[in-house]
Amino acid sequence: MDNWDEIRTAFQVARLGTVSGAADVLGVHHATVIRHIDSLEKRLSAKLFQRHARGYTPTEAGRDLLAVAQTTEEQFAHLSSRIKGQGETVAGELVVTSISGVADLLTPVMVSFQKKYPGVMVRFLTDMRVFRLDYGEAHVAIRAGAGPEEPDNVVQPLVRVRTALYAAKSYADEHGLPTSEAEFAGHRFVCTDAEATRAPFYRWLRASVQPEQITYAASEPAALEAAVRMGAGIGFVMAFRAAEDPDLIEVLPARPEWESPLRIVTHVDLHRTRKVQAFLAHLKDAAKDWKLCS
Amino acid sequence: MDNWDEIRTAFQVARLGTVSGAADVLGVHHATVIRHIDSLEKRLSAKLFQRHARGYTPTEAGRDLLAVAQTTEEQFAHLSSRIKGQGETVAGELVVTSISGVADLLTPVMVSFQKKYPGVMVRFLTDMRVFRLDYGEAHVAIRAGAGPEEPDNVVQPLVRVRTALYAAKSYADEHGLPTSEAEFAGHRFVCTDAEATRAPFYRWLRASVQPEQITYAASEPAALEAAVRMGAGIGFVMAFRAAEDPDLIEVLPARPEWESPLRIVTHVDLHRTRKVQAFLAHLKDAAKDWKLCS
DNA sequence: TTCTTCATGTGCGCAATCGCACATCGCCGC
DNA sequence: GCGGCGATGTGCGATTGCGCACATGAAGAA
Repeated sequence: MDNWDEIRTAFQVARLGTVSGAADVLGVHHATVIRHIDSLEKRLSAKLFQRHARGYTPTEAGRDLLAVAQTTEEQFAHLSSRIKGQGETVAGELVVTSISGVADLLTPVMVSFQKKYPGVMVRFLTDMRVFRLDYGEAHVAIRAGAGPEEPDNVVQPLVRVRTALYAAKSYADEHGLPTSEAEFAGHRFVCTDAEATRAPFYRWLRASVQPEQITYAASEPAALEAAVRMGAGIGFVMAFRAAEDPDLIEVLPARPEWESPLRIVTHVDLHRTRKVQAFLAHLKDAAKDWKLCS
Repeated sequence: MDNWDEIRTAFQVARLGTVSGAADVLGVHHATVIRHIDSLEKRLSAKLFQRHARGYTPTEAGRDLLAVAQTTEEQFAHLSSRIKGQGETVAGELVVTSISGVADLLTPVMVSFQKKYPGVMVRFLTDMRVFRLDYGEAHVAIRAGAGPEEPDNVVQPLVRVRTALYAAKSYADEHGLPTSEAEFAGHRFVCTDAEATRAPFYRWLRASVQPEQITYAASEPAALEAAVRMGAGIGFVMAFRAAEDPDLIEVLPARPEWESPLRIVTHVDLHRTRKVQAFLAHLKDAAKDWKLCS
């Protein structure tokens, strides 16, 4: 049953009873309507209408088509208004993805956003792999550093996350603590396993210490932070997270060049929708209260 | 929401995830698919798909369309098979119309036909006005005499109904009975009110008796027959009906030139369907047992 | 009856739409 | 790393399908 337009034409003819009336409603010439009906009947090899000079009377098959197409037209009308309206309303699914390090920072934002717009279903994804916005995997992504600029993505800076060198109390008791970069010799460090990391503080760390001083490496940021807390060595921890842990001692204070900029990334097609705009406004508003740089 | 074909195209893209795949299924060029999607999105002023090199990923609106169009396609497929199949099966409505005089002759035929094909819903219409087959008002019409030959109608002879002159016993007691045409003088006759009747026996009656001898006229055949039964005068009654009434006395026996041929009339479009053919076969088979001419 | 109106049906010329070709871009495998 | 493959996207020529005009027929009104 290909060619749905012919079904639509036949529907209007069955509904109105005349070819001319259907042509008016459809905005086409009545000859077109006749051709559509002829084509449809030929393909179905069945008569849909009794033709006479006063119009077209639907046969049993035509009345059957009328009933089916009636509901179809209503379904399509509802669909159309839903789609046209959904760009204007803040409802439906909102998929946000971020690096796992800032998940607990974002979660209260997501929750309050959902409370503000009860029609929204929030999906907050944090995974090792980078979700691709151009595949429609997420509406909004929160990313760190100066990542690759993909086309069709609109990027906005969010905040700069302050990072400093910390050590656990247990590490200090065992090895002491350097008071400056010059006293690093003989100390152990925790660093990411990825050689090609773009994080500025890890690049600084690799440049500042001997390779054999890096005695603990991991690929997952959460695992690195846990290693520092447990005394595996001196390592970088985000300042706002370290502040919550009295067991961590600041070895070197945060430096501007270590700061990692958080970026909001959205796909250009979705960026203009009210739903995304509402979330971006909500997110930026919440970020004003974050004390990451103080 | 005009242009249902574009919805169908978008549906296949949403279902398969690629423009090329949808083009294959639809049997069109992939450029056409792209144009349909672009046109539809422009009219809805909303994105239905995220475009990327590996295909089209449906957005929320696209998934909504997918769900709606999925059921639509199923509905249309069912509709198509119903319409294609209904020409081959004996089911659905069967509308038969006839002159009222033979209604009780036809009714047992209709009932046995319905019992033979339980899927059939029989509508048996008898009305003063002639139902028009070309308006789709009936599948089969049983008509009397040599009516006007309408185009697109296929006409088949059914039986010849024998008609004779009868009088009620009460009329005979009061006025006596003529034994031949020559003794008609002084008798009263019952005739149709219609001047332009085509019934051969009524034309014969008007030619054979003086106008003032026709003392009772009616337009409805059943009323004429009732008038004869009640003694209003001598009149024509179908032989098979008079045989059931012992109160009626045959005045003149049936003549071949009085016989009224019953015709089966069907519209050419419906004549070929199995449902109509099955009914015609059933009707002719039943007519063989009728004793109208003996 | 005759005229008017409103419907279907058809030939013809044109335009919107389709198919083809090619360009381009990512991804996968060698 | 790089070449092939399969996807999207675009310009151009061909064709399907459209609108127009007119013929035709039936029903209702004067």
